[in-house]
Amino acid sequence: MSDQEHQEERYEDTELYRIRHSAAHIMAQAVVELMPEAKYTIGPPIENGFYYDFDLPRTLTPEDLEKIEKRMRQIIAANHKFERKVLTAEEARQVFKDQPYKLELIEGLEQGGMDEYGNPLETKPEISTYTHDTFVDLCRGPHVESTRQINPSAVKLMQVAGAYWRGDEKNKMLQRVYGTAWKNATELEQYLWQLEEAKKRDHRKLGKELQIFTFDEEVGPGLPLWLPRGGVIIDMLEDLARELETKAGYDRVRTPHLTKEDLFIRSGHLPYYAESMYPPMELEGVKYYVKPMNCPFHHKIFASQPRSYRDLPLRLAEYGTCYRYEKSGELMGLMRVRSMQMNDAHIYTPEDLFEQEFMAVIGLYQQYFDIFGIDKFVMRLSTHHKNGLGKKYVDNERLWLKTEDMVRRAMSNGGVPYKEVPDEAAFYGPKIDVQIWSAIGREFTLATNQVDFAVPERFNLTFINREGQEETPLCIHRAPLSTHERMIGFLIEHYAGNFPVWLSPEQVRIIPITDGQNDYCVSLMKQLKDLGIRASADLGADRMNAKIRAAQLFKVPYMLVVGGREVETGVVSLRKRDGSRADGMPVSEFIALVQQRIATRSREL
RNA sequence: GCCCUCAUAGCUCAGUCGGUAGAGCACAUUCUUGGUAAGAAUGGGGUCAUGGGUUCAAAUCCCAUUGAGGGCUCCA
Repeated sequence: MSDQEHQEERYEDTELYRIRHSAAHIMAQAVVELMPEAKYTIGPPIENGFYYDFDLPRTLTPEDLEKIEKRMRQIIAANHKFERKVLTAEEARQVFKDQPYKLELIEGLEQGGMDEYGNPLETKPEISTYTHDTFVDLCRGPHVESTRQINPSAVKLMQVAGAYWRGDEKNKMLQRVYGTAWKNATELEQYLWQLEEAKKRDHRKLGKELQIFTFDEEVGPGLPLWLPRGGVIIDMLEDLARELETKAGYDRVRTPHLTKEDLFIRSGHLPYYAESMYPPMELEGVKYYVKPMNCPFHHKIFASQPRSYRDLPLRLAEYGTCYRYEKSGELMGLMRVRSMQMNDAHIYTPEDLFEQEFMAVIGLYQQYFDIFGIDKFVMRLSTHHKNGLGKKYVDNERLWLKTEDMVRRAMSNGGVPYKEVPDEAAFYGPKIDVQIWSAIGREFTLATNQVDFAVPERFNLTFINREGQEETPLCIHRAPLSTHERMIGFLIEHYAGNFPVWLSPEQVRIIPITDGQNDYCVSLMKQLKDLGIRASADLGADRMNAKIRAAQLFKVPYMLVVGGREVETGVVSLRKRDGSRADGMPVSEFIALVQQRIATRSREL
């Protein structure tokens, strides 16, 4: 994996990077010209474009963006050179004496401590500026040599957004202008076209069109309502999970949505994560909380009887519904919601079986990914950071290091490629997220897998080991199918609404050519339904062509067109969602086809 | 939570300069009985998100609230 990375040119070294970086400077010049009081901060290239953050006396309007963009083209056309200059901190302070944010950056550079985001740097950097036309910016580069190397018809400003100075919500909110820049107009158009295509596949749009879920203002933000078609998809996912988990030795349990405060004090959720929980309700002087996680309940089930090493690993699984108070601005379709049903399980294992159990979970992920046709994924191992001990993280550095090491060892022994992300662990242990991408390039963190060395102890969970002594088990939290919400949001985009047959809410739609075949269609539908196939018959007043179109738009995998000929000979004319046709197919043959697709959870039509 | 943008029929959207609403699809009825992505006619359907304000007059202008979207922050 690392070999590949070295072969690919780093983004920082590409021409596009220099173009975008330079476009950001040019944009800053245009903004400063428009509002001379502007304080400018940082403006890096990003994936597909660039941004620049400003502190401005007033809000930028869409009309301002047009003006800025126009002015940018003029600056580009004037062909100004980008000139680099190295200077001392004192000189730099002189140049940027009216730019408080730049002064703060210089401070950081001078101490050799911080980059523009306030993160520590390893080596003390040089202080340099880049100047083009009238605009001087504190910048390490690199840039194009002159503005003409930017294609003015391949640059476009996209939107204004808020962003905190140095990404810290305690700091001032700045105005961030996003732009995109490419080598030529064709590339820009291609990019804009991709954005349009992405919108068509967006799960929020398709979810509404295909009647999978809805939100209602009166129910509340982030609280999805699953429509009957969504309900079918949920049932199918649960069947799948039940099937594979049963084979893998899981036991299914069920737990309440509510619990007394005491449970979450013991688990550590209240001290660490009260902010993300719905506030308590008080009954007879006792506080109750709706659960943000299922684990404390499972721990109690573990504790409900004495455990022997012979009982372990104990794997408790539940599709438990949790509630988390996500901040209002963080909600997004099905991807970030406030009520979610998790494909949850907790595996209690002695330390010596950890690696085996951990790898079994990874194996389960891979089985799911095969079924859904997910071939690109990255395992991210999130570890703790010393500074967070006792705050974000349980204060036991020895166990942190030990567990993180166990996970690393398990993954490298098992040949699982992963990348490490420091300081993003769960409060009770290292976390392994599986990151995947939907067909429209949206990044999803779906599956998650956490190793908990802390909470079992808080719950006094023990088992009697071979030596007859009490021992505390490790707990693996895992959710390969994530939550129904996020998983189905992903699947909608992954399949663009064209669900494989086994997942399709409606598998077969029977379409009569005239109403003379209605009775036959109804009995055919009943026959299919009796076999557990999700079939419907469209007996409306529309013409056959319109019915086919409707079924097609609804992305029903199989349409059975039935006219006089079919009724007489007991066959159907099969039209698949992809437009292919098989006329004169015996009903039994069609049934065999559907049943095969369903039984094997085939991705084929 | 913060910044910006948006909210008109079930859906997608139009509505000019402030003069109390329109289209297509969907739905219902009727005609049509048809061979693989829209047959036709007629009809019903809107306190223009909610609450205030300005005005002779508000979908339109202003304020607040609610919800959504794009970001930031956060994401057990």
